[in-house]
Amino acid sequence: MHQEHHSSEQDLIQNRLQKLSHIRSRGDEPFKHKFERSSLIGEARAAFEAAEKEAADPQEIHVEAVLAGRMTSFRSHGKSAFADLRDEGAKIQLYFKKDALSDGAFEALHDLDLGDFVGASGNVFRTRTGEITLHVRSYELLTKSLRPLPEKYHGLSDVETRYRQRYLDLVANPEVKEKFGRRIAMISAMREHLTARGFAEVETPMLHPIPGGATARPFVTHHHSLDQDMYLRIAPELYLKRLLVGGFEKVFEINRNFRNEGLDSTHNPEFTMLELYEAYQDYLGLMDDTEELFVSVIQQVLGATTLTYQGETIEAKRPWKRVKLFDAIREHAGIDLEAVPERDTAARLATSIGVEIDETLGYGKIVDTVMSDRVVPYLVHPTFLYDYPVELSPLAKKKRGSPALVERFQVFVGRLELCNAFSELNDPVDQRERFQEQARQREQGDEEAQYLDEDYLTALEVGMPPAAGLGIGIDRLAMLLTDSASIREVIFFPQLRNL
RNA sequence: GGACGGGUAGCUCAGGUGGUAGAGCAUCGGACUUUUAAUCCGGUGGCCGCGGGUUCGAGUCCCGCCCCGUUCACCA
Repeated sequence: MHQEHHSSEQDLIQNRLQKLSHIRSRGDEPFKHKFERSSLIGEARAAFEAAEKEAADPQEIHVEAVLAGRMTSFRSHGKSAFADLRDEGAKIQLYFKKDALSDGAFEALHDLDLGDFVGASGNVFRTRTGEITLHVRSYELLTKSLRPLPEKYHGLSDVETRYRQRYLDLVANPEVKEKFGRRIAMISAMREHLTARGFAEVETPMLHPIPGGATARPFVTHHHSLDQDMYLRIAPELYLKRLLVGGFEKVFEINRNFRNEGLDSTHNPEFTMLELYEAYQDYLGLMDDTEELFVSVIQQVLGATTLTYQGETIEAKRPWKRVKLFDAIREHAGIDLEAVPERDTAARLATSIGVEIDETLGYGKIVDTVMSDRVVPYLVHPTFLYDYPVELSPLAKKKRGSPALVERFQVFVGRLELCNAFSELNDPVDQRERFQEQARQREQGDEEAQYLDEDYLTALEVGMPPAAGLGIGIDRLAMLLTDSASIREVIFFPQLRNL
């Protein structure tokens, strides 16, 4: 036997359901199919302001509008009432006056609730307190809302509810919608930038028979009719490069990657990457293009190249600083890891400056650890680090004249790693050796070491033109451009534990 | 996984040393025909995250668990 307990939330819902049946009993439909608006609220406001400028006498202004939106506030004054109506772009006040409405319409306002979608027509005017207002002649309920919205003044601040019920967050907190609007503008600016430069946007598989293109643990799933395990992709890289083999010269993809790793303020298990590949280009040329892309997007989204991130001012004007990785380590950590390419000596050197080095770390990962601990914390203003040790980058081409290095760079802004790029390895013999080295690391227990992809090697044997490739973490860039401390603030529905 | 902070009405939050659970907003009733965090009067609304324990008595003390956040570690 379940005990019946009355929560007040249920009472609030019951109350709205009663209004709903009351509306139906008058023959009205509380969930309409369609509503013809004359304009958006923002457009109506603009039209009114324009008319105001032209008219000598406010009495001459006649701006009619039929508007729709969600009712977010209601102030009743006896025989008149005010409400706020919000559509996607703007808000306008509604003014209901008993005399100006048809019989019974004013009384029927009683069946409306905050959160209802309403359509209203009338003429626009300005109240004596200066608020642009629609003087309503007729209105109709478009959708009944059955649950109460968060409070109007404080909004919704409970972080968990904000993430789990993002729709409430978006309704209650206007700045949240602005933040996502900025992310949307950013992605759109990137598309335009690349499309204008002759890049083709393509789509490659999300389900991979062999996970590749990055060092990360994949999610595993199973295809039933093929009776075959599949992996959610950790990167599109190997497929995009197959397209270069096939004759595409400039391609990019903006899509989701999935990595089965820990989640924190900069990692979500599924995240969005831009990857692009350009034939006949190398990493130095791509560095210029990357800088141009970033600055153009920042300029377009923010209208400036100066930005504030977590209390620090960042100057993103070109040119951006470029430092060789080993020079940056010399500068900030005070040790020369380039001079000691041998694993144990490098480990001792790193330990000598207080960086903890695990027994199992190889040379490449030692360099990576020192970089993360001792260099990245200084990288507030945009900085390119380039020329990485070959061990860390099994898909990158070796640097001309320096076989211990690869032609690779990363960009850091606000201490966030924003991208990773390199001259693409297209020598199938070298690539096979690198895969075999990864396989050895896997045998030694490195779950993230890359798999050998025989079909990819076949493609390289057919021949891939010289090329450079770039990957940008879209969510990280969105964090930077929206001054967000957590990646969850720029992902509509971030991953949370099931309740 | 460790440490710290949090979980009380639909929302935002109070609740010294244990003693019948509060406010504002929302909601319901009343007044008000240019208000805007409208105002004024009155009312409803609570498995105090979940489960044990101590106690005459637990929102409060003890133990375990769940969820969220911050941070460290792990992982890259």
